Amino acid sequence: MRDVAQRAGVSPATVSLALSGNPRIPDATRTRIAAVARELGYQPHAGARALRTDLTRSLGLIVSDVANPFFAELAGEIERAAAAAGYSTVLCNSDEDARRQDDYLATLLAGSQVDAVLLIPTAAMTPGIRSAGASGARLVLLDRPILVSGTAAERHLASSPVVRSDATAALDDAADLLTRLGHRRFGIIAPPLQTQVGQERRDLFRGALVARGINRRDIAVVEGDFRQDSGARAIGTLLERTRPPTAVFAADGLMAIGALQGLRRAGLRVPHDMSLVGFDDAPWFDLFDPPLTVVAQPISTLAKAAVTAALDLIAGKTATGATPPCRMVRRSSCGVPPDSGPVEPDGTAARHSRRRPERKRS
Amino acid sequence: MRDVAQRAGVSPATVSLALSGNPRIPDATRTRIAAVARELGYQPHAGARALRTDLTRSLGLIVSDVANPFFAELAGEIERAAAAAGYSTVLCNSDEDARRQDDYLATLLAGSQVDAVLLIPTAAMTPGIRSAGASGARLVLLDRPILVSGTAAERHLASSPVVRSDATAALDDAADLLTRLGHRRFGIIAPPLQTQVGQERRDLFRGALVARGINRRDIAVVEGDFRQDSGARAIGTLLERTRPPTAVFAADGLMAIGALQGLRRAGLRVPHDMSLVGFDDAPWFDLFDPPLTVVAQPISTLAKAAVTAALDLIAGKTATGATPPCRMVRRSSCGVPPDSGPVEPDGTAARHSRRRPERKRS
DNA sequence: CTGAAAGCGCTTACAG
DNA sequence: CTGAAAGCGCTTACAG
Repeated sequence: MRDVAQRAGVSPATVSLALSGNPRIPDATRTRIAAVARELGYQPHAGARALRTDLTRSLGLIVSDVANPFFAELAGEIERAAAAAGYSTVLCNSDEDARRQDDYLATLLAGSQVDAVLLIPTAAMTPGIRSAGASGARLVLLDRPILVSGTAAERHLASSPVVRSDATAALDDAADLLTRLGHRRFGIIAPPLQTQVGQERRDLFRGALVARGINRRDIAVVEGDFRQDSGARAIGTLLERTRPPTAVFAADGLMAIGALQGLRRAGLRVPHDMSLVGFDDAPWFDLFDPPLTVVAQPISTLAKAAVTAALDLIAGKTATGATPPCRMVRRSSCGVPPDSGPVEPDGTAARHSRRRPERKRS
Repeated sequence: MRDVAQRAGVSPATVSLALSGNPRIPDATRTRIAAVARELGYQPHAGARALRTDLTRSLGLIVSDVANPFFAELAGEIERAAAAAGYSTVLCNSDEDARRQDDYLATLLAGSQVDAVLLIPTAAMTPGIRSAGASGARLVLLDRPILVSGTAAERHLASSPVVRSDATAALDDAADLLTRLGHRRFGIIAPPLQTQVGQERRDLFRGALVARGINRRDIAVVEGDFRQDSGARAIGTLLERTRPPTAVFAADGLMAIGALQGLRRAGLRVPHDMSLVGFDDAPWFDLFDPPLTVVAQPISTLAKAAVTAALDLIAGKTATGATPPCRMVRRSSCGVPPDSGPVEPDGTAARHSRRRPERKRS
């Protein structure tokens, strides 16, 4: 900047003013300075500017697992939306570890490294989230809401915008599809039940089933941990029941993939022996064997809403959250139950085998 | 920091020295200061430190597409390796757009936002890469090498470490497998041929085939653009040939997925009508229909090597690149060619249909 | 053993 | 219309 000032024959202050478009600098001066800056390849030092203005023009994003295709795509869309607004994105990966999440939260916030943090919490309330809230940090809660108590420490947190999808209608569609196909016994592979998403997806789907006359005792809930393996293990647990379900809802993308893997290992065919509904979607979910019926989240809408909320927070405006709806994408992983009669309720493919699942052990 | 100094009854300078573990501060003083710092929840301001030391303890990572599962996983592993060394990672997504890549390069480097940049180039040399090199930036080239000319502007660049996988042996295995199965006509869906990976993967695989007696004219090369769609389109092009290939190698993860999609849309079954070998791997590639045979890159090794190279560069040591080998993962997407005789060369499953592919147009 | 001072590269009241 | 000066929060020679 000093070089630019010298070459343009003005003071550094004028350079700063001119480059920031301050109207008190006449156009002639501004263009001259801009020309010199370009010629010298001047790029302002972001850190110095941040130190002075306390604004970094960057956003922190703490995801719980980048390798999860849903979060990878979400991260990509957020980065895109932020870039469009002139913000860069610092990506942190908590790896579903509450401690790593809290560490990142502290570093990002306390060091003023970013203007706001978009957080996909690993679990329910943690000390790090609580103290971030107490310190008045600009926080956007993404994908997984958090139960906030009314205590003083958590009061501020309660006003943090929450951006997440609403699965109510889509889960209702899924329940409708499966019950129409004739299913009466269900399994739910839920995210950790200590998280609000865990409880919510379970409750929403179970509620939709009960509303259609399914007996609550015929809905088995197995808790997973958002990882692929836990989906496979959950299938094992469900198959060990005296009367195993004929349809499973895996309430997370990676766990749905794991469930498919578990079913295959158990020698069950989908949908002939077991129907499966997953969560989240990716451009290659239709290549699976079988193509997976899913409840898809509106990723791009979520990303834009999250970035907008963060920018509003930074601008000091009241930031509102958003809960755009999910939608069910029907593919061929849902068919009639294996023990159903010969009548096809709605022309589904599942004509082939009717034999009982081969269970590893009974 | 001033508060801590006051409370501990020392000067800010002493706080700085104590907290950075300078040996000239006696242990007693240090522990007292540390206690006060903890009590006050003091976190140093990263930006201010960076301004003074010109070291940010963060790494920039420019990927060409986060939604690509290979890059998502790579980004996750890099973030993990960097975090282990106390570095945070700024993720930028160039979206295979050379201009966006160059913009990011300029912002990250010129503003001293990061200590080094790990770059997955979108294409061959660009103005941004050239000027980054000329300015002596600490740059690690990842996954896709770049042809560097001997000109002065590019001399420094030539010494940037390159971290990438070596597909030679794995592609040789793939060529071996396919020729043994009886294939004689091949298709290659290559990354852009202006990139070095594009040329290299094509040349390596084609070379391995030619070495096994395949006629070079029976190896059709179609250029893709790293995107899923381009894989599907390439299949269309290959099927329009007078004598279409019986085996296709899609030299990138997303393009392989697209190829599978294209084959399905064309009504061809894999491997009965067409064998397919992909590139890259993910924990769910074995759930595809059919499970995909791939050349898998050693992602975690690449990530660690890239971070090590960056840290060496920052430390002023000579940084060396790395080229760990890929390996072929055989699954069921490769079978005998549809026009082969009744003899199975090596007990592969592919027994079913022998009918000619249904071509959209001939 | 510890403190006062300079300075990293900016921005922004304040003065002229 | 433009410049001199202060200060953001640190680190690090330098002095005592």
